[in-house]
Amino acid sequence: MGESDHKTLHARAQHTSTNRREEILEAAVAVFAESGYYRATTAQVAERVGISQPYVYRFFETKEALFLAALERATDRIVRVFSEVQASPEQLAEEMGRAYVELTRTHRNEIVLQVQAQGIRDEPIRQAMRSSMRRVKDVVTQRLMTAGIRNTQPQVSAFLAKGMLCNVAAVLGMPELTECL
Amino acid sequence: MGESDHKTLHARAQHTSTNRREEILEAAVAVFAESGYYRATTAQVAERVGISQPYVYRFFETKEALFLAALERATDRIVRVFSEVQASPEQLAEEMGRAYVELTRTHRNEIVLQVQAQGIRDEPIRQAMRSSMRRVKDVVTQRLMTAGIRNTQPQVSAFLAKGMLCNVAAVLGMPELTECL
DNA sequence: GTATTATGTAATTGATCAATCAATAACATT
DNA sequence: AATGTTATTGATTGATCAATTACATAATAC
Repeated sequence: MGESDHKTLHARAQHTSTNRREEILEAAVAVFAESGYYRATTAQVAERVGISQPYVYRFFETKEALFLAALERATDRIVRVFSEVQASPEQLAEEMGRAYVELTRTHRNEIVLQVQAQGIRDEPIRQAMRSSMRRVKDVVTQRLMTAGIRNTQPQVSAFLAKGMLCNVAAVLGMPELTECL
Repeated sequence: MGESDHKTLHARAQHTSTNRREEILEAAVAVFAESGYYRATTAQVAERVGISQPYVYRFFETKEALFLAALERATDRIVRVFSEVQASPEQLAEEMGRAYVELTRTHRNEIVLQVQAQGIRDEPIRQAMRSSMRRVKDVVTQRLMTAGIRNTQPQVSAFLAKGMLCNVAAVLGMPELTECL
C-alpha cells in the first residue's frame, strides 16, 4: 500500500502530515522494541511524540498497521544495507556480515522488532515476516550470484543462519554468542 | 525450583495434584504456542485441560510462572536430545543437526515457544531465555569437545546459528529456508 | 471576514483478562 | 457420624487499552 506521499518537503522541520507520520513511526519502533508489541500501548507512542493517543489513529488505522509499518521500515533498511555493501567477490559475504553486525548496533531497535515479530502469531504479522525473510534472502542471493559465487544456496543459508544468531544475541544481550562467527 | 512432590503414584491415572500439573503444563505449551504468550489466556489453558480458569492458579502462581515452566520443559527436551545423540566424532555435528530438525517436527510447539520467548521483553523471561541459550550452547560445546573436535567454538557458533534459522523456518512455516543447510 | 480544511485534544466506551475469594463437592480417616 | 483434607468452581474485581466520538483551535482560501 501507499507510503510515499510527500508534497511538502521544506527544509524547515514543520509539523506537516508526513513529518508526523514519520515521527510516529520512529517513536513506534522505539516503543515496540522496548515493550514488545502487546505490552506497548498507543498511548506510549503518542507520549513519546508529544501528541495525544487518539491522534495516532489519524495516521495509522490500527495498532497492528502501525506495527506492520515499523516492521517494514526495519526490513527496508536491512535490504538496503545489503544492497549497498561494496566489496570484492571474495570478501563480499564477509563484508555483508560485518555490515549486518554494524546494523545490529546502529539500529538495534529495528532488529529487536524483527525478532519479536518472528514469534507473533497474528496472521498479518506472520505474513509480513515471511515477506521480510524472502526479501532478505533474495537480496543476499542476488548479490552473491552477481559476484559470481558458485553453489549459492548453501552460502545464502549459512549467511542467513548467522544473521538469525546475531539477532538473538542482540536481543538477549549475549554478545558472546556472536564472537566466534 | 521444586517439582517432584509425588506421594501417590498408583498405576491408575487419577487426578492427582502432580498429574494435574503435568496436564496444565502440556496444555499451556499448546495454547501459548498457538496464541502467543500475551494473547493466550489462562482460561484457554483451563478449557483445554477441562478445568476452571481459577484452578490453574492452584498450580502456578502467575501466568508468567506457567509460561516459564513451559519454556523450561522445552529447553530440557532440547538439551536432552543433544546429550543423547550417538554418532562417531566425524558425524556427531551432522547427527545432532538431524536430531534437532526431527525435534522441530515432533515438538514444534516447544520450539515455537522458544522463538516467541526470544522476543519477549519481560525480564524474567529474558533471563530464562539467556539461561536456555547458555544451556544449549554448553551441551553442544561439551559434546563436540568430548568427541575430540578441535577449534570447537566456531563449530559451536555455526551449529547454533543453523539452529536459529531452523527455528524461524519452523515458526514461520518456511521449510525452504532450511533446505540448503 | 466568513467558510473550510488541517491539526489537534478530552472524554468516554466496550471489551478483555489476570487474579482473588468464598463456597462446595468428593473423598479419606478415625 | 464426626473431622479433616484435597480438588474444584462460580462470581467478581480491578486494571488496562484499543478505538470512537465529539469538540476545539489554528491556518488557508474565497
